Amino acid sequence: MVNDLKDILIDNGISPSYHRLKIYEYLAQNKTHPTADMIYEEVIKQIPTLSKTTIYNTLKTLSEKGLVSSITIEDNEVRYDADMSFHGHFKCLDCGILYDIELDQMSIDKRLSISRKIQGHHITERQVYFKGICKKCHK
Amino acid sequence: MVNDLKDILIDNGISPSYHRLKIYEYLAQNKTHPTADMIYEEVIKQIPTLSKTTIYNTLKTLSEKGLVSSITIEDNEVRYDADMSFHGHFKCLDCGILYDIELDQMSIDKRLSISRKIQGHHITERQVYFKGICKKCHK
DNA sequence: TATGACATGTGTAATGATTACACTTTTGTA
DNA sequence: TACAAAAGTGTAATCATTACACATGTCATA
Repeated sequence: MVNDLKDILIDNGISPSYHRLKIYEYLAQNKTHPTADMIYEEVIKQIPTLSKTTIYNTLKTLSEKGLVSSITIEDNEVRYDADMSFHGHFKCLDCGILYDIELDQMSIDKRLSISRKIQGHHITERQVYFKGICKKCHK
Repeated sequence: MVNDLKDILIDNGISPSYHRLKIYEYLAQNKTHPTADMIYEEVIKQIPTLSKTTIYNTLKTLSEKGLVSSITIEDNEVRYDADMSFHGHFKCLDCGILYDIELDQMSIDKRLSISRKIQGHHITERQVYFKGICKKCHK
């Protein structure tokens, strides 16, 4: 598993330092869409000298190379996701959990996920998100 | 025009103070998706004593009452839009302009815009956005 | 018209995620 | 072993937003 991730880093032109590998590994194994701070709090358990700047630097690198997407829904936090398949998100305004939303179920046209252009503009990134109260909190 | 907007405020349970009316008027007449700061810089020309806190308070009120939507695409800025019809946005990473995107053209299923529930969660807000380089900047 | 209570607006200070930057450590190669 | 480049660290700065205490405006009633 870890070796797979290491190869993915190498294949994408990122030298697989221990820090980068652990951060990427955490994101690949936790589908919780953590913030930079959440990642820091967890990964520091394995790397006690870890700096928060390293978290930001690494996330920026992973993001630029297309291995991780940054999800901006609220202006006061960015969430990170190692699942690069096209899907949407639902954020519960009560508990804060970010759920994945399969957009196929919404019959979203394939064009939304694959088109490189829209109204003449060149697309590099796309997001679909919802906010509200989740199933659990609604009771 | 101004009277129409005044009525809209009243109909939505917002007492139409001069400040609120001017801020709402600015948003209704400018389709530029301004930030709080941009609104402040413009409206202060008409109300020299205007405070930025009033901008934030008013935007919060308008947003809560459903007269304005706040668009979060980048984590360091929130844009505001008085056009409450369902549409997407495209942000140019070069010039920063936010374009409206008609989602009908993308054959987005009507369900995306009207459904109240998704995977059991109760939806109160939805956004579709794209990032990239716009037509003008791409040359 | 005066009074008083509540709504609205102001200005400054605090917050907090992110970034800038200078310095330190690690890595890989000769 | 030495050295240059890459990677990581820690502190300080940034900046949009929010908190909060005080000031002003509004409006109903006496």
